[in-house]
Amino acid sequence: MSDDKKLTTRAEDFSAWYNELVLRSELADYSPVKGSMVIRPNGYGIWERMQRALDDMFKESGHVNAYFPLFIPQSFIAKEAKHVEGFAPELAIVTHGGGKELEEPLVVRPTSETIIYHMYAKWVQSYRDLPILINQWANVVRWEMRTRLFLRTLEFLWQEGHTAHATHDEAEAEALTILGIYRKFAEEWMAMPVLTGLKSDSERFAGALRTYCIEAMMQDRKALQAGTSHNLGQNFAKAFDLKFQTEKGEEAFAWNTSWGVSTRLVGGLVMTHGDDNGLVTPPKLAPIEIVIVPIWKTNDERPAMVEAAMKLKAELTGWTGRGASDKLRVHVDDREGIRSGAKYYEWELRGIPLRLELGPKDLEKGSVFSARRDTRAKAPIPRDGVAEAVARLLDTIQADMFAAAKARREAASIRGVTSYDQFKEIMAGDGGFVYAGWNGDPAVEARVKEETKATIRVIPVEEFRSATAPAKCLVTGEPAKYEVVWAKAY
RNA sequence: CGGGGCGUAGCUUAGCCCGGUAGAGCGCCUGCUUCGGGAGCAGGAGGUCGCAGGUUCAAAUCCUGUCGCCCCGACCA
Repeated sequence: MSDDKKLTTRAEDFSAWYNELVLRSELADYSPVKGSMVIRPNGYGIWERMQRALDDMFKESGHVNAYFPLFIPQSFIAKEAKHVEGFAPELAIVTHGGGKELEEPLVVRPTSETIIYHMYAKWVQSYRDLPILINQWANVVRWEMRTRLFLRTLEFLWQEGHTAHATHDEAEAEALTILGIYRKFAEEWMAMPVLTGLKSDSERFAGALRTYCIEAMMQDRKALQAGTSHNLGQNFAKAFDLKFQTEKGEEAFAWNTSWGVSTRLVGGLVMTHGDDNGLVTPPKLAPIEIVIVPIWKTNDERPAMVEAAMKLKAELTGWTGRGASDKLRVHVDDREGIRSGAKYYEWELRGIPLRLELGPKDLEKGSVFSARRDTRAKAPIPRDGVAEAVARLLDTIQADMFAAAKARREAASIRGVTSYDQFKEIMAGDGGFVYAGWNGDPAVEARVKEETKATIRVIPVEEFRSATAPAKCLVTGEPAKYEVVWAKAY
């Protein structure tokens, strides 16, 4: 029972806590290439469930999947002025292939707008060819200077949707539809509350007209951009000659959107829900929802207890109360030679939402003993009707995790800040989401960033705005154009 | 790219100042006893001390160079 078995606590050093948790719960490991990482089965399992949930929502809303190549001609990136400006510094470029220098270097995609709209231009002639609603699951490479497991790595996995529409309004509606999907996913699957709204000009995607985002708060009161949805206007259509003939026979450029979320979400999940004992996974995203630990005192007892555990597992996985395609995900830990206490710690580190203990006493009493990961509350559950009770408990855990995360965010949200001095004090101290007025001037934003490291995370949609709108700009005292949310960000 | 730290067994590290047979804890393997919150005992496997030079009778230790990684900052999903 030495201290090296315990994680560094969040209060001691949040950053060290995060790194230790990711490594020790085997979500990921450092790879031999600086800044890139291996996503291990525990982490990939969560990503797979994220993918499935999102993919279902994309398909339900009329999108289809496709795959575009990893390599993009270097000249493509340069075709949209803002885009090249934004991405040039972080490109990985292939100059040689097959032992020869290439005539034109190939960029390893940092994002796929350019190659995709190049292809769309070939595919679209008429308004009848629109809209195109394509998503792809892919890896991208951005040569970041400072990396962090899941949050920022040289290569990461994501989905990127790219759509083309006949009108601005259609594209705008699409961008907002996706924003809604991202929000729903964050809240209902990740149990992670998010603010939705618009990015300021300086935080906007390189080449976009408008960038919408979902913005989450981590337990250290810093913000995490969890997903973005861009209305690209006609910027890329013009750069790639993506034109079509309208109903009236006129030639027009298409309107595009692009949107993405990445494996960064796994990091967001860790920092939203994790505690000093390790990961806490929301049940809906947990590859294993329930771990059964059979308990025995002597070797004589072992076969009977393992058998009872297997029977319990069969009953749980055979239950169809959640629908035939959504069985309870159950694992039995019947390893010998490891004490049950050690198993508890291990499964808690890994964030399994619910543990069921089954020992001779429980058999006798006709119950199983449950331990929630989120609250660590323990209670017996009657063996009769156990599947339904457990499923209900998992729903409760999912809902409670969301409520707890939301309560944390609200506790760290400060509204009605009108003095810049007070703002600086907050940012120098605990930080948090500060709601305040802004005159809309990028220079003000730049100054605040310089002086406090805080940036405008989001210009929130009405739902998240304060009851009374701030009248004045936090910094200049001029009339406020928007209420914005300031925070330090990952 | 600036600042800081670190490279010794799978992991965490002691030893380095002051050169002289490389040690511990965890983990791993075997056996016995254990088993309702991180087990105990006994035995065992595992190391070109990041790499390359140099100094020396002798280098993990001193010197020079080099590579890598982590953390903090500037830049970013």
